[in-house]
Amino acid sequence: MSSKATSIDIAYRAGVSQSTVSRALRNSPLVNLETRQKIQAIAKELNYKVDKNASNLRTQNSHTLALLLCEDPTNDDSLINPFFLSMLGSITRATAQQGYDLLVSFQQLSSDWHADYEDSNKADGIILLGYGDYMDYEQKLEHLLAQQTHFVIWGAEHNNKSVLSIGCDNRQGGKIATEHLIGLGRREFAFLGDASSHSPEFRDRYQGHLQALEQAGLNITAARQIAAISTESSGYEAARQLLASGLSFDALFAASDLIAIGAIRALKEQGIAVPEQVAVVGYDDIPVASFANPPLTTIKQNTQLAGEILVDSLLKLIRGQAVSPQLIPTSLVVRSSCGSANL
Amino acid sequence: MSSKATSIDIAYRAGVSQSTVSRALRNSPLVNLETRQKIQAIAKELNYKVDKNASNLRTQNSHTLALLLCEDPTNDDSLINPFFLSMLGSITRATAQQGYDLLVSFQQLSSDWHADYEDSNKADGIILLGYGDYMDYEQKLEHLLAQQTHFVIWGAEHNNKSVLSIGCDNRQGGKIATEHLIGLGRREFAFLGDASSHSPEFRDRYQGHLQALEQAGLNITAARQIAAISTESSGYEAARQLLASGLSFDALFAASDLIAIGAIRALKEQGIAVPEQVAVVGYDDIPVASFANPPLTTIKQNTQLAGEILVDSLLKLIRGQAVSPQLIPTSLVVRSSCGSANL
DNA sequence: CTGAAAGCGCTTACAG
DNA sequence: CTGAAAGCGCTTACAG
Repeated sequence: MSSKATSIDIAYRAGVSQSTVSRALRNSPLVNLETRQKIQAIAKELNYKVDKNASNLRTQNSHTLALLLCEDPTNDDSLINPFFLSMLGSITRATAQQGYDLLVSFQQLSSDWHADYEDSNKADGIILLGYGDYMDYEQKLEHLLAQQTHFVIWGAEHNNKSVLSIGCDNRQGGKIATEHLIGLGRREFAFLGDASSHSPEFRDRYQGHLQALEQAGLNITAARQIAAISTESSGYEAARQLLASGLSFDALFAASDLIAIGAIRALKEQGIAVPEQVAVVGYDDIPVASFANPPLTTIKQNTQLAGEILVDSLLKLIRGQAVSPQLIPTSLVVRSSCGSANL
Repeated sequence: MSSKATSIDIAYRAGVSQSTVSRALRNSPLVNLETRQKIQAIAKELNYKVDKNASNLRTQNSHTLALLLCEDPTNDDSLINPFFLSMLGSITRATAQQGYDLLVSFQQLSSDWHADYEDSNKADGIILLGYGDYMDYEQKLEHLLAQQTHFVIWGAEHNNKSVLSIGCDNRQGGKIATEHLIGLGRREFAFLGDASSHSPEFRDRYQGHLQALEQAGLNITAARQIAAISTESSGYEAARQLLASGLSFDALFAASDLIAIGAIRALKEQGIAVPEQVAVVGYDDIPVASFANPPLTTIKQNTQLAGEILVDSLLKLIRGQAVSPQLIPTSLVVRSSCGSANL
């Protein structure tokens, strides 16, 4: 009663050996059905649970996955990117569905996170969810690779082919967003978001954007891309900068919803009507998107599917099965920020 | 190189016994400083990490906390209450700061979650973060108590004094929200949110609301409380219901930001101006609040502090130290949804 | 200050 | 189908 029951307690009560108890609890067909049921009944009665530390030590795997949120240290705590929060939800679910536990951690707190988890047998593998400058991770990824740690990384495909990345098809997302705008009769575009290799996901969205413009025979000028990171204020600044440049435009494609929302604020401040004068498309479909004013047309990433694929891929990697990078298709969510075609 | 280094490998290289290695790695003053440093250097070189399963098994504690998000099953996945997501962030940080790991799980997935964690030695204690019907947890809490599991629960103070609860001072929050509205000259109020014991947090906010009204000598009628759960659509419905009742009102206090946002949508649909005709205060200060139109005046809960106190309290409980329920003060965040006093 | 030894609670060949 | 035994990698009395 007082201290926890062990398999030996059960063995004693069931009148069998501890080995048989262990087998019965794992439902081994080696054990006589009747004996098995008897043992399981006693275990239940005693509220017995297999000690994870002991079984993990013995089997040398932890049945645990680690999720590392590598956030941009400049970000405010309370402003954790809502998209990643939603990913966290789906990853939690997918992990549990596979019978694994999930250890969650933020990068900044552990300076040597890259060495911590798998080496100490706390987790069998790691999922990296990064937002912030991609280039900063390079070294750590190398380190993980060198240690033969099992890991998958969310985002754009990596240069190093040994790094398994899972991400949404950002290029396709950028393309359909832009095509939507073109279909609505818009002709003068600007892209708001960093498009350098520091933000490979944004860069791919931009490339999809350019591709759509090109296919529509619209002209492309580099000046129409204004860098921004994924915050409301950065989006606001970027739009102000665009406005100050004096370029005329009737459509904005923002690399994230947060950027779009900031941009809309800047436009409104100048008395520019959205969508009448300028149509805006965002990216991510974060919860705020539908409450924005006007409600934001955006590109939705399937976080449910993404979480599942991330977890499945990592598990395959751990089991030594073949895996390959995957691109998850995105979809357009039409709301009001682009208006309709009758302009 | 191939397989993980153990303390025996280090002992071999350092020419000492394995026990000495173990002591040195825990930085025991029993070990000669020179020997200690030598051992630590070798450990570093070998990229050695203490095997958590082995040390946890030996010491019989896991240095891990479990966080259980008990969500309302009726909620959509992608609409995880943003407030809880923010709590998750602060709990993750606080846990790491204490040198513990954090296991995260959603309730629905594990039917016997209440028995799982501590019994299997996966975690030393549990933090319960619930949103949804409080009464549903009663049995499970009893069960946890019966098993002498260490746990803290977020929210209103519990009937059962053995349950350690940590929460924001909802009564005070409801009071200052209402006082703000009264100070602005509003006189006809309605409260949007369930105020039954199924939602003790909302109930406390409502009670603070009533207290403020009473102190201001305003009359209170039960009809002016409309039940709603914390979703945008529920807030919308509640406001429609209020509108349909024909009661006149110039101020709404919503039990959550999501409810407030839904209510504002309903008001606007009827051509009622916010804040000119009706002032609205929300609760939580979720990220969306500042992007709402108009930006929402709301009650901010200090999630940073809340996470720290939750973790600290649980750790004290585990260590057998004295703990008591705590009420964390809230603060008013003034934005535009209440207008100014010049009405 | 250091080492030999026991033991945490399991799982799993091995033998029957 | 079952049991005796080894061993996963640590920590920590105990003895010196």
